[in-house]
Amino acid sequence: MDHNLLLTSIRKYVQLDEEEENLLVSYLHHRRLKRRQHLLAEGDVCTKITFVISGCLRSYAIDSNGAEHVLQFAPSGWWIGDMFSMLTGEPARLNVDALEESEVVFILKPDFESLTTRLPKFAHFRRMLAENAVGTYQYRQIDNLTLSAIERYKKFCNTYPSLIRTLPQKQVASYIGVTPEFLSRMLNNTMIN
Amino acid sequence: MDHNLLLTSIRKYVQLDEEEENLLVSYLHHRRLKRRQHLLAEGDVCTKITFVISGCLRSYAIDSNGAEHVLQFAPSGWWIGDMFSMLTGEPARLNVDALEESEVVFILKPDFESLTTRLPKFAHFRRMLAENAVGTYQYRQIDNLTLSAIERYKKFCNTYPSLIRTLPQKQVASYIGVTPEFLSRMLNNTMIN
DNA sequence: CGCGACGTTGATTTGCCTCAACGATTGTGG
DNA sequence: CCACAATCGTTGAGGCAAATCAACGTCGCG
Repeated sequence: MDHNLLLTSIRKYVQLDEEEENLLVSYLHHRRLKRRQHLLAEGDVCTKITFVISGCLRSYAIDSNGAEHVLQFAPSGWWIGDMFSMLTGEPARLNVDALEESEVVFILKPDFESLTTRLPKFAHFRRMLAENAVGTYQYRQIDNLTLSAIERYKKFCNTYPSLIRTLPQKQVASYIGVTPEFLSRMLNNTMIN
Repeated sequence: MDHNLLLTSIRKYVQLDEEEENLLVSYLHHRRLKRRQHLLAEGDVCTKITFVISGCLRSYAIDSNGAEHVLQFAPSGWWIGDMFSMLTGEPARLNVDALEESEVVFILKPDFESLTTRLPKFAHFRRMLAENAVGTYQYRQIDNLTLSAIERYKKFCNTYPSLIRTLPQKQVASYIGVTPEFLSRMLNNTMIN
């Protein structure tokens, strides 16, 4: 099976022995997604946490005009889900879907919880993941408050160079919080420097 | 001493026995802050995590024009710090200071780590705190992408009703990402509804 | 009292959006 | 294999939300 990416990803934080890794793997569900296929829809309760093996997913929300706004991209090796919904059991505000043909594994919430209580090392891993995410979201929030659209775009390019080559401009525009038209203009006019 | 607020706050998540609580308390540092006094300055490494007993702190960043942008308010009962800097040891991008006369306790990073390894229940608490924060930041990011300035203000009022009465308008404006002038206009003109 | 922080209001500017049209590319079904 | 639809990036014209700059009144405080 293709759980190697997940296991090596976890090994960067904690060393599970073989038995523990087997327990973890026994909880995994495998799934293929086609382009535009949804893994979570706004209004549903988020009952799983997903790890991307290949392809690329995104989480996004829809505003009152029907426009999509991307919160996060999850290329291979990343986790994705609606954390608030999963913690509280309330309906999700986020949608999660695939931007291209993708392969994911996911763990259902009850299994995730029992893994956490049975394997202290997994609990540790989970904490590291969450605290890292807090740091990242704090800084992203700051970027959005302090940087102009062009600067946000440049920062995105520096932070996720591989995504720039794969993603449609439209999606990047949505992530940095501008319209596709405006990003296009920025790249053609203003970027002469 | 005044560690009761901290202890009751932790008890909402995990039940520490007396010995464990004593260990925790033995790591606490107590400090009073005057208005405008800093607990962390951009460029320094964040070496502690702070819990607010009374008063109100904030974290903020400064943009290239010298303008301040508030990331978070921390009234009594809240935690505050620069998570990314604390995790990585890199210089902080955030400043933390007191908006009014305040009283805080903090735990130094090494003590925080040893508490976490020695008390599994504390590790659990720490994880809950982080995962909650992730959920909150995800939704705040979505709010900033999908809501207009007026809507963000109303949401702030609903979410933090007590802060509205205490904070200068200026600080709220900075938090929701508009200038003080524009917030003032919104409240006087547009708010006729 | 005088100074600094705050809120307000006016005039002007600007960064970004909206709407609309068009060409290029991709994918898809007949 | 071609025709058509869908998606995407681009460009233009016009509009609006929010910023900027500046001036002024008020309040609390050293």
